Amino acid sequence: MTVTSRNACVSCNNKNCLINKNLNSKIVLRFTEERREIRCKKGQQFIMEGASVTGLFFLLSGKVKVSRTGLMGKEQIVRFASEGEIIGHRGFGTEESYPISATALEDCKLCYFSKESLQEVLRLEPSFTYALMLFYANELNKSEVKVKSLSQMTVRERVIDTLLYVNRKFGQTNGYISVILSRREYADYAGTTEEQVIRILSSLKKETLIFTKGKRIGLHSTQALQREIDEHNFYLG
DNA sequence: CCATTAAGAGTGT
DNA sequence: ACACTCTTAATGG
Repeated sequence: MTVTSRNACVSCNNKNCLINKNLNSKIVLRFTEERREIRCKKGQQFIMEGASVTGLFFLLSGKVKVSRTGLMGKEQIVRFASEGEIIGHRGFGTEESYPISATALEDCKLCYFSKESLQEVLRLEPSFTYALMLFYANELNKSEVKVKSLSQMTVRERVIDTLLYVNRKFGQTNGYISVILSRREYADYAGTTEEQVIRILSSLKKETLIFTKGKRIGLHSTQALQREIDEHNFYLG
């Protein structure tokens, strides 16, 4: 990991970034001078579960998986992150160690802010604090929806749900989902096993709902896939 | 560039 | 879940 120090927030065009949206504030602007840029290679883990919290990351470019060690050491992928997203935010508040690990799925650039400087700006700038609070509320909602999907959906539905989620998050290039994940990683997100994912993907392929090429997966009809999950939601109310 | 090897996909039991 | 084959990606000369 190489670390450089430079304030590039003013010239940064990442509109998804919470800091970028609040640069009109003088306090936030001064805070951005505390930024450290970190480069991270594919496969590298930059947050380790259980490590003490030193700060928080904003993803400038690249893709990241956020995971947690579940029961019996099985990896559970909590979410994926793309450009502009906050990583490591759950370590704030009363926690003193990160509850999750974060690993680069491809080469990444990360913006890092220390816990101290972040806490200062949160105390001084209510509009920024409010924006972060909205973000937290939204994250909580998403995690509740995920609990529901894990507990009430069938394995097949969870795999479809995972495909749609990853597709929504990263989009497509040449018809294929724009991120390369192993079947194992799909399984770790869907809360199932690699074999189950492989089998369900081959059924979906036979039903011409998806197509694959190596690790790449393309969706023929997101509507048709979505429909299968919607029916489920209908019966649940 | 090609050959060897390692990693991951896919299938049957 | 395990064992196996086949395919693709990574490595090194």
